[in-house]
Amino acid sequence: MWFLEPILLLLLHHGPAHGYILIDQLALYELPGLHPSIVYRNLRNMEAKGWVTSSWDIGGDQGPPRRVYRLAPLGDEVLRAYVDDLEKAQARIADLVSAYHRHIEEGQGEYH
Amino acid sequence: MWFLEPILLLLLHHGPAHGYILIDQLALYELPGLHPSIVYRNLRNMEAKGWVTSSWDIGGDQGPPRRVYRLAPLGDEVLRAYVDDLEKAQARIADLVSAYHRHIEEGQGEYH
DNA sequence: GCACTTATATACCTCAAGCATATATTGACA
DNA sequence: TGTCAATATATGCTTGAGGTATATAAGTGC
Repeated sequence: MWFLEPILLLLLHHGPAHGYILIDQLALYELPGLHPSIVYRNLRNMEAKGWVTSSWDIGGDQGPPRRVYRLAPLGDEVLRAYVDDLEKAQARIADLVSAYHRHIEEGQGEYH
Repeated sequence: MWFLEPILLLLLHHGPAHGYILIDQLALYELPGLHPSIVYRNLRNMEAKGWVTSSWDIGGDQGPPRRVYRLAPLGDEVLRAYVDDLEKAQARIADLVSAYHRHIEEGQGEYH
């Protein structure tokens, strides 16, 4: 999931949230069906790297206590770097896609 | 390297080539410094999956025989599917990037 | 024959994805 | 009050790919 970490950082850039909410919101970025354990593990890893911090939300309505994640200053920088990289990746993808279509139109495919 | 396979397929869509040439051409797509063994292993994997075929080029100028890779029909389909996926990925990246910039301009960051 | 260059392949380690499963807490309900 | 379901998070295990170093093969020139 080369796309998971930047999305999580972006969602947390919006404000603190706990894992379950983040998992729901991932669907908005066309990352559905992602197993919860993957998201939780990524969040813990991001905390270990100092990108986010977490604390227990004890006043829970129902269910067990929830861990609330917040963006750390380092995570803010990482997010910015991610956005830069993604913009470059976008340009590379555009190159590849247009090269492919150009080549198809010129009828030069079929090199089998 | 989520980007390596589609690039290799695209380069082979251009015509047959052996690994060493492909490694050089990868630099054009901003994938420099990639260790040759990674490219060779990917090519063998792609052959195992039936995306490309290979044969020995024995009339070599100097050095050992070179393996020439050709795009297989299946690889042609895979490339098309890759291009579709990359176009979708492009849209997702655009969403994320614009959401980030919008959020920054609204001055709503700094949720530490 | 020895070193050098070219070209490809293998060995080994680490790490993350993917999947299943475990754990903890609360509410509902008989 | 004991049990079941729902909520929320965490862990174990297997597989596969990336990264680095190193090995192998073949020709050239001295």
